Amino acid sequence: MEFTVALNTPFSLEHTLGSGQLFRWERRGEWWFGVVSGAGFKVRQEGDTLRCSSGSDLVDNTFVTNYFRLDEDLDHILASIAKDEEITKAIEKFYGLRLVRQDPWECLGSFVLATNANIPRIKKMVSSVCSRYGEPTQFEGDTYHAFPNPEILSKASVPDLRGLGLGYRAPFLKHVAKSVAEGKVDFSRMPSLSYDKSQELLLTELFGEKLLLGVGPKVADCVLLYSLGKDEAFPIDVWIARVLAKSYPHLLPKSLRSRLLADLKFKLSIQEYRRASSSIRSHFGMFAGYAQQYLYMAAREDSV
DNA sequence: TAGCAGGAAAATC
DNA sequence: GATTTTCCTGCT
Repeated sequence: MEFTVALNTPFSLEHTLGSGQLFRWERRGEWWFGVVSGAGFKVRQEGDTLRCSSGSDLVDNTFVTNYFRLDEDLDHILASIAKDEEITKAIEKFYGLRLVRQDPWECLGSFVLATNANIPRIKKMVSSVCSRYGEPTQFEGDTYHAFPNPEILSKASVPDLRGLGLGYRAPFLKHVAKSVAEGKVDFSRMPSLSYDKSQELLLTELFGEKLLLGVGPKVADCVLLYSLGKDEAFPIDVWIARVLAKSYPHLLPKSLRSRLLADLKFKLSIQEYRRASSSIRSHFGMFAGYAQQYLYMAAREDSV
């Protein structure tokens, strides 16, 4: 099914799909190819128009508007986070970048694989898992694979997952798949809860006494921000930690500040992560997650 | 809490 | 071609 979406709001497909919140989009010429709702999909931006083609009737104008959050006032959001020179520069460079509403399970499964890896590698791992376990679907003569459902992955063997290059992440992925498949993780409850409550729920309550294997506050923040609408979530990865050390030292606890400045290979403890996250969230406000995404893009661009 | 294992591809030198 | 880095968590 082919259709167009008229944009009456700032949007950059390029910045959005290339922003590191998603791992399954691939650009071929002017078109971006992906799999959404289990079907092949392609999209390109022509000024104020998104030209779309989908292998499923379920993916229509309404779906795309919701997926890219085109019903939200981006200028209002950006104005609310433009608190300092650093973020203002990032907004100018990547204007039109939007957070996307991903499927929560795919988001969780993907970010469990993201530890100690870089983006090309994460994409490769996610792609391998999809090819091996995902439902195949035809689109424009090519075969695509959906992200496998949790039931399938929960039954995958760990050695088989390791064979896909996941390494130590293999048992983690199987474990989260099992938790979701068994209904221990109920994503549907989280949108109505506060950021703090939903993070607590995701990290502890639904997983019993023990923390969910392979999911700490960083992965939880990614899932909350990219798929559950918690716009104040501020995932702190190594790039963002560097940004904080360089440009926002005044927002960090003193003990952490000196360590960050002295040692670039610092590692945040879980408590340090929480303190830094809390402080940065009170600086940027209820849309801190957008600030994180713009700062992340700017930090990566500077390094290239 | 500090230190380290885990694990392999990509970036860098 | 070797070394360092890489969107991290869990264990000791």
